[in-house]
Amino acid sequence: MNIAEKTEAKIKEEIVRAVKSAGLASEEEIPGVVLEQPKDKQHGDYATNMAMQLARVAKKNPRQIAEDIIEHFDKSKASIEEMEIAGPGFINFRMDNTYLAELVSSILEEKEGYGKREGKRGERIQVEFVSANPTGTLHLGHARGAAIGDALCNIMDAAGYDVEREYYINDAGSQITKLAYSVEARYMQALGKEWAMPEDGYQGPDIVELGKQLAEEEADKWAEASEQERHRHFRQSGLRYALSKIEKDLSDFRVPFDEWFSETSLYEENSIEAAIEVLKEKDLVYEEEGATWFKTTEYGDDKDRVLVKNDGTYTYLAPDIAYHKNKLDRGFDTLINIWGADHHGYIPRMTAAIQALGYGKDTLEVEIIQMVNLFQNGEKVKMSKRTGKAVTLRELMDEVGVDAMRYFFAMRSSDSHLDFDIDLARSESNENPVYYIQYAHARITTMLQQAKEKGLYSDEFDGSLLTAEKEIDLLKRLGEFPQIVEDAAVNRTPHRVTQYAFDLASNLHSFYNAEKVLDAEHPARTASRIKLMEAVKQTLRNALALVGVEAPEKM
RNA sequence: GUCCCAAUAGCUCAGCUGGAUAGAGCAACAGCCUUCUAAGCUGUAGGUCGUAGGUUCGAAUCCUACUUGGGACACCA
Repeated sequence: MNIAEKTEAKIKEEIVRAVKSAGLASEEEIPGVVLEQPKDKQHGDYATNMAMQLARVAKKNPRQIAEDIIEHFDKSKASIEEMEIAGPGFINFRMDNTYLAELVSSILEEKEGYGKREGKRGERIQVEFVSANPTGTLHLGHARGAAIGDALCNIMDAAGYDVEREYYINDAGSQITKLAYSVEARYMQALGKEWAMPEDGYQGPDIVELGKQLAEEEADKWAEASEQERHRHFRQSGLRYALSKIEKDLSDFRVPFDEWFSETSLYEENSIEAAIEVLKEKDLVYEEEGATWFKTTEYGDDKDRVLVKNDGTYTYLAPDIAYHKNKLDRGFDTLINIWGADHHGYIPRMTAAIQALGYGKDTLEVEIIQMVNLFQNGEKVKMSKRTGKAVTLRELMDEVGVDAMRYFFAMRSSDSHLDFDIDLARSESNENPVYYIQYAHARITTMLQQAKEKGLYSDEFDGSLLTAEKEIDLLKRLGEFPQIVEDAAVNRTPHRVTQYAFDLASNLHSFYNAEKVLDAEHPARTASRIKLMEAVKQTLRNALALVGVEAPEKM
């Protein structure tokens, strides 16, 4: 348990004890203790609504109950300096602040570990995200999914979950066949042959490039090969090419995966038939009009869905069910899928599949990522200037940098649309939250360097010297971090961490302007403040790392 | 027509699973550099939380209906 948690646990424990010894309620009647940090400093460091919650049970008015609780509360057991009743029956706690001093040394001991939960939860979570078709390049929608997915994984990992990141490669469908024919055509054209592109083939310049490359490397050896062999070859080269581009984009975007799962492997292992067989055994499959249907309506879907079309081929749903069965067979407790907003209509049928396979409907969680709108010069940019198509991850990365992109894409709740202002993301000013936060980190670095140069640096630390208002604010903010990580993980809300980094930076700048750290006349206080600065620096780094943003030493 | 998401300050958004006088940033206005990075700080102003009901000690938060915006409703992936 970290310090903030310990402190809160002590207070909660003492509240329960006080309620019991005041005879207000029996053990079972006491509701879960709600302890919150009031927004308004006037209301102290913590507050509880216990008295209001007990109003019905104890049949007394809340203020009277609050008085009883305070009377039986042992302040010394929970580092409380003062308690008071406020409003309709809140009990406000003011801490004696000595507990905050411990925080600095504990952060400096834990280093990268500060904010991370000590033990594991023993819960295995798989997060599948991005999973773009390997037929083209990643665009902005994928980029936001990647940024949020990676941040969520980092955060959940820090909060003690066992997290695995997976990319599902759709390498079996008809779009890959289309890709193969497109590569083939470009290859033939590069050899100077007349060869028409397939209808609605992939027209992008990268395929033209690939065709040329293949023609150079392999000369005309495939022009002579059998159609089947040739097709298989171009399918593979096309796939390998598209995938390697995607991998490169993602790794430059600092988004690693543990597993790249191939759809084709499901066919090779007959997993799709096996999955359908499971549904059949449960009598959830029927034939109609030459097609095979899955009774998703049994689980609340609007209509049943087709698994096998009347031409004998699978719909996308069939391999998807097999894929999710495969995931479940691997023993994950929870599957999290991160999907673009345009896929939200598939949630009911996938949830139906999960239940049909014998798992609870909460086993699958789908996080929907809303769309991104780009803005430049105050106007909405829809199309890429270069390609005339949707703006790619690569283009924006080149334009604004990874840090800005990672931060901006994760800074808003994923279920609200994101307006991405290119000018703001590039601007080196206080309006740009990324620069604002990174600047705080760089500022501290400079102070620490100067402290050493001026011989003011020492390992002495005396928390009782940190009493300025801005120092206390800063300390309290530092203490919140583990709880923020926990909340962000449990609620799947990575934007809380970006928000936190911003708030911490804000406290730092505010402190910086109000108090002087390096002061030769007060060496003891200077030394203690330096330690505080190191703790802030560490916490900023840790928070930024969770969302994939670098913390520069100098700017 | 059905379903999902959103609606909070002029703009972009938070609001921690129901709490006190709803918060930030930008924009506006007024200030702060002979001092550790002004890429910063301080202050002022700005609100019928889309509308109407309901649930209860208490609602931006939960429920219902409606309005507006976006998206989804294939034997396409």
